[in-house]
Amino acid sequence: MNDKAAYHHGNLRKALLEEAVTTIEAQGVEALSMRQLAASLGVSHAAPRRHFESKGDLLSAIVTDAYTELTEAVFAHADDPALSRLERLNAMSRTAIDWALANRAKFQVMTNPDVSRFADEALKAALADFSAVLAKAITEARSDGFHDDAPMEALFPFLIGSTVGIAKLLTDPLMAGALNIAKEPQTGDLADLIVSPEE
Amino acid sequence: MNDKAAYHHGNLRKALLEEAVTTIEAQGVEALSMRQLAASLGVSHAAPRRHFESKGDLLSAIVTDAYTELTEAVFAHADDPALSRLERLNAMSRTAIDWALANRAKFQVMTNPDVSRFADEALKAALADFSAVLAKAITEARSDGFHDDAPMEALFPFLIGSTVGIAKLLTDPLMAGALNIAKEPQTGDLADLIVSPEE
DNA sequence: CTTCTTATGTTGACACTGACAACATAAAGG
DNA sequence: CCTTTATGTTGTCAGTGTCAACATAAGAAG
Repeated sequence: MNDKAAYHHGNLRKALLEEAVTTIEAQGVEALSMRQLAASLGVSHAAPRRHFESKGDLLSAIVTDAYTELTEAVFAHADDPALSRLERLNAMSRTAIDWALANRAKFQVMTNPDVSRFADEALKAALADFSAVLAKAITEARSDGFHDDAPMEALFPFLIGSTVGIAKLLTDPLMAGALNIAKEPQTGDLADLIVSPEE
Repeated sequence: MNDKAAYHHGNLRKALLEEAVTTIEAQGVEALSMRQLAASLGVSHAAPRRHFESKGDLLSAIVTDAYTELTEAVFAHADDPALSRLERLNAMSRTAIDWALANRAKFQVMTNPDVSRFADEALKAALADFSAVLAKAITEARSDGFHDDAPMEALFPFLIGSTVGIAKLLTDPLMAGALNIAKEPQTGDLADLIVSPEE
């Protein structure tokens, strides 16, 4: 549903999303300006409004796409028959961290509180999908010994929170710098601390 | 160094910081406007500039103060003789999560990537202090069995990342909502998952 | 092909913002 | 008292997000 291949400019919607991510990567979310975005695509300042009603809308769309990508990447390990249930959950956590490191700008927008505030329905749906994939994996791993003594309602925030937080730590230049994370740790080691792959 | 008790308005700097936190709590960081801030304190639009050179400066100051407060709260458990080393680290993690829940607006600004980008020296110093307190506690706990098989450079990001991420999850309305964290888990249970208090 | 409709892009405007410079006044210190 | 410094004000500027009115291209219908 994303390819309205034909319109005056080529495919402005897609171009806007890509250019926005590029800008954010270089200058941060706050520096993103709809007018500059339009200008750098050679289009008038109000053209983006045909595709995104507001700046928040554009950011929401970026995050929705990002969650879809992330869900896909993580889901690839959800049913791997070569892995135990614990190893699957471990792989999912590591994959999520790796994805964040490879897509810093998108991840940065995902964790931006101001975007959360204006989330639209599409974003909430994408997040719900992501959540469902993990909930299943956690439940399965739990029955194989993943903190089976801890209450279930704590397990979910722990797994997602740890994964998100570690990714945030590694991608935030201030934290990574000031906290003296000189040598970037192996993501495998980090995932092992969240979910030990052995029983 | 924070109490320049006498000036025209009373203590504008402090008033600005407090009013800013209040506004952020209600409307988010993006909605914060220097001019509105000035207006709501009954002061001309350029008055804040005598105390904060830019909007980023004000946010930086909020975060610096916040880290100082957080460090103090966490540090209270660093040498508690009634606790084992593992229990201390556990208490520090739980305290940090509790602090974030009790100071949502400040925590939100702390984890805002745009603030990180413009961090000044005072902020970096505050973060370094925070980091030092934790590094010591982690090293001690490790020698008492806290993941002593994992590489040290992974342990640090794991502990801070998990704590920050869980706090973020619980304080972000979008994540907490869409991830179906219906019943807020006990922070104690969460801290136990990060650092088991028993050997 | 012609005509109608819709999708997309443009122009112009508005209120608002952060930032700066020039000026004004209060406070403090000699 | 006078001078200096800290603090606040007024005026201005370029830039922003958003909206409404207009223009044009694309596609569908006849």
